[in-house]
Amino acid sequence: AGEPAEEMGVAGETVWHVKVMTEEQVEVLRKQISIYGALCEQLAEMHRAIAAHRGSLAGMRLGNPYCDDDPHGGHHRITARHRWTPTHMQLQILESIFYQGDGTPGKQRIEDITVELSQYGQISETSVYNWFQNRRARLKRKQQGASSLPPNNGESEPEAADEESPTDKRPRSDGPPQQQSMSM
Amino acid sequence: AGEPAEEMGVAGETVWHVKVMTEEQVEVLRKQISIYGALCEQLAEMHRAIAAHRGSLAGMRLGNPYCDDDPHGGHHRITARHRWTPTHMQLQILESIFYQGDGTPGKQRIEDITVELSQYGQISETSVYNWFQNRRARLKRKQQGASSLPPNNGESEPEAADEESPTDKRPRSDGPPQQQSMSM
DNA sequence: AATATATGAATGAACG
DNA sequence: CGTTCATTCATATATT
Repeated sequence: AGEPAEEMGVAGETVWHVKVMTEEQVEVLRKQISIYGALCEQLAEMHRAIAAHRGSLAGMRLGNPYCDDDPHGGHHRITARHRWTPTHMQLQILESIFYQGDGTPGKQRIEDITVELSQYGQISETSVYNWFQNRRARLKRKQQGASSLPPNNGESEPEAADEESPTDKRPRSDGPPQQQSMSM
Repeated sequence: AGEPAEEMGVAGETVWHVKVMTEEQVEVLRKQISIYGALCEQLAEMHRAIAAHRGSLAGMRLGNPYCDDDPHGGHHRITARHRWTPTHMQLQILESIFYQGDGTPGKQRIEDITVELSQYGQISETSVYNWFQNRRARLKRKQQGASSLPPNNGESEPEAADEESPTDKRPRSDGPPQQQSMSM
C-alpha cells in the first residue's frame, strides 16, 4: 500500500533506461539461455520417459500439460484457429537453436527440427521455416534500428500535451506522461 | 581460487565498453526468463509428482498451483510493461500524415516522423511503425465489415464458421495448414 | 467494481 | 530476404 510510486525524481525526469551491461555479460546471458534450453530439452525428454512408465500409479494426476498433445501448452485458450501457435517447449527449442548461431537452417535441418518439435505439438515444416525467417528478419530490424537511432527518445519535453484540439476526432483524455518503468 | 575477477565491481576506472541495453533487449531477456519460469514450474510439478509417487502415492495430489487452478490464464506474466500512449499532439500529427496518402511509410519516413513526434513526448520508432500498421489494418477492416456485413451481426461468439471470408479478403492459402510445400 | 471498447504490441503467414 | 498483411493478445480507457 505504501508504495513510493515511482522515481519521479526531478521534474519528472526519470531515468528508467539505465540497465547497463557489458557486451560480455550480454553474451554470457545468451549462452546461459542456450544452455538452459538444452537442459530443459533433456529434462523434458526424461520426463516423457518417466511419464510413460507411471501408468500403473494410483490416483496420480494424468494429462500433464507438457507431455500430452496440447497444442497451446497453457498459453491461451483453444486458439486452434488457422494460425499455428508455438508451445512453450517448442518456442524454447526454437530459440535455443536460433541462438546456437547456426544461422539459416537448410531444408534438411528444417525437417529435423520439425520432427523434434512434433513431439510437443502440431507443427509443420512451413511453420518452422517461417519462424526462422521472421526471427532473423526481426532481430535484424531491431539491431538496425538500435544502431541507427539510439534509444534517446525525445525525453527532453516532459510535458507537451497541454493543448486541446477544437475538433477532436476521438476523445482521449490525455493524462500525465506516464513513463514506462520496468521492474526487473 | 582462480576466479578471473574480471569484473572490478568497485567504482573506479572500469574500462569495459559500457553497453546500454535498450528496452527491447531487456524485454527479450525478460521474455526468455519468463519462458524458463514456465518451464521450471512444469519441472517442479513433475518433481512433485515423482516424489509423491515414491512416497505416499494415491491421492497425494492436492491443489497444485502450477497446473490446474487457472482455467486459461496459466501463463506467467511478468509483462508489467506499459504501453505507449500517444499524446493529442502526436495523434494529430500522425493522423495528418496518415491522411496525406502516404499509405506506406518507409523506414526512413518512420525515423523522420519519430524524430518529429519526439518533441511532444516519449516515443519510439517501433511505436510509430505499429501505429501505422494498426491504423491501416483497422481502417481496412472497418471498411470491409461495413460494406458487406451490416451491424445486425448478433453473434455472441465471434467464431463459429471456418470460412475464410465472405468478400474478397485476399487470396490466401487454402486447405489445411499442414503439409504445405515451401520454397527455399 | 465489472464489463465493454479502443488500441498498442506481438507474431505467424504471405508477397515481391 | 526484406517488407507487409492479418490476426490475436494485453492493457488503457470509457461506460454502466
